[in-house]
Amino acid sequence: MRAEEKPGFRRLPLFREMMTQTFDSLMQIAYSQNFPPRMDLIQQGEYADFLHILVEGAVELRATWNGHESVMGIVRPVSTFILAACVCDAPYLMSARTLERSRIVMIPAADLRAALRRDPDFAVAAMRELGVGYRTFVRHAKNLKLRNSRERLAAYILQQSQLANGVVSMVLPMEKRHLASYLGMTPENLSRTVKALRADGVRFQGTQVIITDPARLMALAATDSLIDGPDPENIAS
Amino acid sequence: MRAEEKPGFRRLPLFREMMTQTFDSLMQIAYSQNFPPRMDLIQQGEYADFLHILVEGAVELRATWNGHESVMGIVRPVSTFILAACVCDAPYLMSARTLERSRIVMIPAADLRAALRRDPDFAVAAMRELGVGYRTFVRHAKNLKLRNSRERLAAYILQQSQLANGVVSMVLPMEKRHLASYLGMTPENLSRTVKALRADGVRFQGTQVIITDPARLMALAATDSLIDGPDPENIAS
DNA sequence: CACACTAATTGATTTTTATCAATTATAAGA
DNA sequence: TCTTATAATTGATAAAAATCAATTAGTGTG
Repeated sequence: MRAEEKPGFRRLPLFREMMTQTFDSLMQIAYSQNFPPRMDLIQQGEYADFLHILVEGAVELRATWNGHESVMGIVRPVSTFILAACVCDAPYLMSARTLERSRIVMIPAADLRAALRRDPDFAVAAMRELGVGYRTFVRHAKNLKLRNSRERLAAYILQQSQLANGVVSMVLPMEKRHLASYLGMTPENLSRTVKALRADGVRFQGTQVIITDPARLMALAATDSLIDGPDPENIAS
Repeated sequence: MRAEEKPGFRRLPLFREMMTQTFDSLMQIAYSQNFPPRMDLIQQGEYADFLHILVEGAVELRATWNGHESVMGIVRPVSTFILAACVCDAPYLMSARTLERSRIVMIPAADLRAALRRDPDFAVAAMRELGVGYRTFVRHAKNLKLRNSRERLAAYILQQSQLANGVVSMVLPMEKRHLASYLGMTPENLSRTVKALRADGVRFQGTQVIITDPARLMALAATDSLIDGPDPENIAS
């Protein structure tokens, strides 16, 4: 754990309000590590030894069953992952691997649980983090069940645009086959859907996406904050 | 809040380890209420005023978008629902309504948050509850993305059988069209899938389900604890 | 019991999505 | 730069699932 990183962590929502003593003792134990791209971090079914906090880079959450595989989510800094497995002391439901070179801080699950029991403010912050994760998956399930694949792709593009302050042009943050899997479709189907969306206000040029008619695209996606987010930031505590 | 109910609550995982003082003050504030079947409790998009704890009966979580609707989950006693919205102070992502006559205890969200901040053991128990909810939705999403509708139905039947200690005969706990929606299919599709499953070891007789060939059904469903549960019970704290 | 109402089923059809096979594009390494 | 490997696209087809329409079954009520 590099000393110069500590002040940055202290400012994260998860650590901001905890007691200095708890924070210092966790920082003593935690260690941060760099991982290369495409590095497996966690296998589904294993037990949680460490809470992972992604500080830099990107991590993909994947699930497999019976020879099938699916991208379940993308984690971006700064967020924890596998917090639920740590708290429940239960096996991971998903595997995790880096997409890019990533910096990850790891806290032993036992120490995490001890700190939670010792420091109510930390516990509340961790709950909020977990609550956000819960809501992310409710949204994912709603998206899958209520929208068809064209609508999901349209909503995804608008969501990405929103995250980048409403730009009309951007590059896809991952390979198309991964995006397809995340959106619950095959690469072939994504490819065709992309072409079909030209009539609805989007053009693709390689990995570049250009929204040519935002209004039209929004009409198709019927963007809804209860599916696409974001949650309102919690100003009050 | 009826006095004779208190000891029962005290034994619930959520309340078992909290301080007596916190428990008593919450019980002072909380009130329990009976609701008739098909009663709307919560509308998606509203803000969380009360944590709901289902003590008796059954509650359905539903989501709507753009004229479409889907059953996202069934809550059975004793569990909380909408804990995440309370903790995050964010709007509900799903609506809730009773399926049967239900007894529900309600705790004002502000008091809940105060109690969490005051009592670390309570916060840890609440986190665990939230963690279970998170994992439920990860499982739901995995089920939708990795299995087709026949496999989902087969897995559902086996799961219900398991919950009832491995019986080979049971009654569906909800209407078929609700089950269809929960499993992400149309009622017509469910009806046909039911018929198709006869070749795989299940018979339906009205609302009665009979597993005629468990091995065969399990081969089809490829039951997996990382999708179908259950989580191992957390004996240790 | 008859009535009305809703749920469930069935058949015919369309739409959506997946699969398979082949080709083209893109990127990384020698 | 050429080579090789992988990703993306395209076309043809099949499978899965949704939709629409009609009928049958089931439920609760007066």
